[in-house]
Amino acid sequence: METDGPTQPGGKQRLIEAAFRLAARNGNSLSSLGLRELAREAGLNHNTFYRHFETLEDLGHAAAAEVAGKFMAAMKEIRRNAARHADASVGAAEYFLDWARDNSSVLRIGVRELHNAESPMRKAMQRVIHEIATESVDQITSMKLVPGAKPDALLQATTSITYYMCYRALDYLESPRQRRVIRDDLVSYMRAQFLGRLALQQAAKKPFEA
Amino acid sequence: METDGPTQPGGKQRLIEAAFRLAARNGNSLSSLGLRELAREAGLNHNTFYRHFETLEDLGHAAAAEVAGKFMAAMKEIRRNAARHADASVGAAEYFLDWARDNSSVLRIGVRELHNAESPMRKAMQRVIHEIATESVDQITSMKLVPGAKPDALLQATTSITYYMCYRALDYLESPRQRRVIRDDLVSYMRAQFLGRLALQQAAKKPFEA
DNA sequence: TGTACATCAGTGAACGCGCGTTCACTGATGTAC
DNA sequence: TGTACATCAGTGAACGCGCGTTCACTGATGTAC
Repeated sequence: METDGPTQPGGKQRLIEAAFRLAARNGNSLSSLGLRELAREAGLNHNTFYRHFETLEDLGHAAAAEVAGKFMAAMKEIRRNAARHADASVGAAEYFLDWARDNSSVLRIGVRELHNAESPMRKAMQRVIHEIATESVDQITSMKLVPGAKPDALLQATTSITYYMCYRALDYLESPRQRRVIRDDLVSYMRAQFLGRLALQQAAKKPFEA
Repeated sequence: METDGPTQPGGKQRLIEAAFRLAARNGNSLSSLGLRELAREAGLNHNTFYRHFETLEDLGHAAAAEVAGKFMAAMKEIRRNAARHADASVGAAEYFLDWARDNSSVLRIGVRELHNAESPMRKAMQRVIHEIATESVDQITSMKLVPGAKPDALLQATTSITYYMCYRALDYLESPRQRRVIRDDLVSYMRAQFLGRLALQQAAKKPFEA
């Protein structure tokens, strides 16, 4: 029975967190982790695994759900903070990179599984990115941050920006000395996307002008 | 001793190709493949592995070099073909996606290892993408495809385009029914990048105008 | 309030299996003289 | 041209080890009466 107090996590949670640590540390995909390896990392007897999960794939699904949830929650928070920043693009880049630094395992796993066709997490992460992009469009529209842009064009922009932020965050974790460069690169990528999608939209409207 | 005739590949090459097939098929990273598993897939005795490689990591480096070479060669060919196309963006998208379809293992492995911090292939693939982006800038400049763009702005555009083409090609392989949508998405991404980087460059020149 | 029972996380021994590695061997090809 | 030797890809048996899985068990907590 779960309590809502500050008790230490139960076996199930400890196994999921062990999976995050192992997958992020050794660069293996979630599906290549071993049952005994996981239990060892979680400080449990290897058979305790069976008390919480039927199979390793089962744990994979649970981990996918948790990673997806963490991304969604983080992005909601980041968007909220960025809106209060003088420049929303700079704010989004900075808050996202801060989150990436504090949640490097989750980021690394999410991004890696995003490119693994056989991973149960790929579809979950694709959905997450689509949701994040859609919510970003809503915010941009209601705050009138990119006046004149159609929702379609904005969604294409926010989708590619969301992916790009994740990818560059990996470099951010890996190369501490490049952090300022990466932050600035993220900001100019966002601006170029919005300007480019706007320009493309206007070019489509009057295709026979200069 | 190697001959240049159309003989069937030697054990070394067969092991590397077995690694491509297994890694692409099961979605595992190269580093998680087993020695006996590889030899079995290659149709060799498991000990033959040791005749060609010292360790599994050794094979990983050889595979990385081969993947990198295939990407570079493919891109050179794609750029050459795209230049003869009426619209270079459309040509690049189509030839790249054709290559992806015919070399799905190489693409899948290259893209997956690109996000694996511990993989010897990550650095190789990053170099490859940087080279491809640089050569694309040269071509765009000499063909005057984006007049007025500075080399820096072009390199940022071609870099993100190269990444984006690889990512979208994964979707292209996975969702045959979305192929036309993905092709068009690639083309509009390219145009939005060039337009956006140009607009950003002009905005930087005269930052206090409307 | 006390007692009997059910539930459930966690434990430890034992199993068969595939793994990486070592070793001694074969058989073909190339080379020295 | 022939002979002896070196090189090298490939083979098959044997090893110790960690794996996933099964089984019987413990001990704490909750519940029925």
